Amino acid sequence: MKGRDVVLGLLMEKELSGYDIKMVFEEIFTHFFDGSFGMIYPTLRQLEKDGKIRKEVVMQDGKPNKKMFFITDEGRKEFQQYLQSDVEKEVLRSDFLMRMYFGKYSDVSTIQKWMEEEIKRKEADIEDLLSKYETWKKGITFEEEVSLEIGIATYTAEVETLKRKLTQLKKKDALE
Amino acid sequence: MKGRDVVLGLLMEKELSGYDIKMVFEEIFTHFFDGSFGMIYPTLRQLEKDGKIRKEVVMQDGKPNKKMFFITDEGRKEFQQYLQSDVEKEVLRSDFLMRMYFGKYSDVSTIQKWMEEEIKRKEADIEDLLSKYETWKKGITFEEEVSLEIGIATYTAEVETLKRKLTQLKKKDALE
DNA sequence: GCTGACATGTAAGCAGTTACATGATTAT
DNA sequence: ATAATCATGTAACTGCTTACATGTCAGC
Repeated sequence: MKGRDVVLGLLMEKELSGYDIKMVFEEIFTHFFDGSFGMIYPTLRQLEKDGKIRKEVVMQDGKPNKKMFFITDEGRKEFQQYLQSDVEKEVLRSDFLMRMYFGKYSDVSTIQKWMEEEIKRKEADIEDLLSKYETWKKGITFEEEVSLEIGIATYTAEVETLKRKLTQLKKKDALE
Repeated sequence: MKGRDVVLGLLMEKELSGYDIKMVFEEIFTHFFDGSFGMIYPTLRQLEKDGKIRKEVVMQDGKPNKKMFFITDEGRKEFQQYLQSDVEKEVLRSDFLMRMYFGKYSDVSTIQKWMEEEIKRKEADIEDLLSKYETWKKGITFEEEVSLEIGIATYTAEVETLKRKLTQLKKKDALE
């Protein structure tokens, strides 16, 4: 799965501008995908050159003009090909878990601070996903629901584990 | 957190060869970090050039010679600097969750297959983490325990969610 | 006049990956 | 012989990020 596949996938439903795409990345994909403007605009340009999408300039009032991109039949074909490829293994890169692994080179108060920060980050993520769930509840597809519920469940499990371990750490620290 | 920081971190404890480092990446960091030989060897070369590590060639019998790398005081300093930097937000890139989101462009049997495959992958990951837990139990540090338990808890939560949603999907499918 | 949301883009660089290339040694 | 494990490396490429650059329009 590349940025290109995701951009095509979003255009499958309706035409979007580069800016719109960035908004979707931030609102919906935050917990399992990321993409910057520096990736989006060059990708759109390349897709247009390849005949996978076409452009229409739309005048707006009250806002600057935008360039809307529509997927072509060629583009739909490419997206279907992506869906037929093997599912890639998920990639996680966690600085927090790495620091846990290297914990012996830090002191207990630092470890504790990192764990508390991670709990806060993840609790905020859970809040965010729950509010999305509430907002979309009506129109949501089964599969979108799966992606949301997995996010909520895994973050919740992480927070619970962290809170349990934090209590252990504090007990251990008080004894010494 | 870059590959460079992780390599230095591993050398904090004891000297290792490039090959040894790769083995650690595969055995211990699998679920939150990845690094190839193509990253490891150039990184070691650069670290040596920068005076952060030094090399010693070790003859082995029964095996090819290896180049062992030792961290220097300069190197320890750089690693401590990494530990003092802000914890980076974790990055997840999941092709599986993306396909869930784009589920409406696939059929139910494909979605079901993807979910079943993901359950299998994650169950294998859980088994793997549990066996590591058993193997290391005695010598494990508190922080290593945290990183293992988070892995086990989050994967378990994902598998449970997927199984629940899969049951829902099958019921829904049977009704239609 | 300035801030903030909306909007588009480029260029340089980075942190890797992928594919290739080589070779020792042991076990089958 | 030949596969498997151990071992080291390079070169080309890629898919992005970061920083920069520019501009519109609304509301305060």
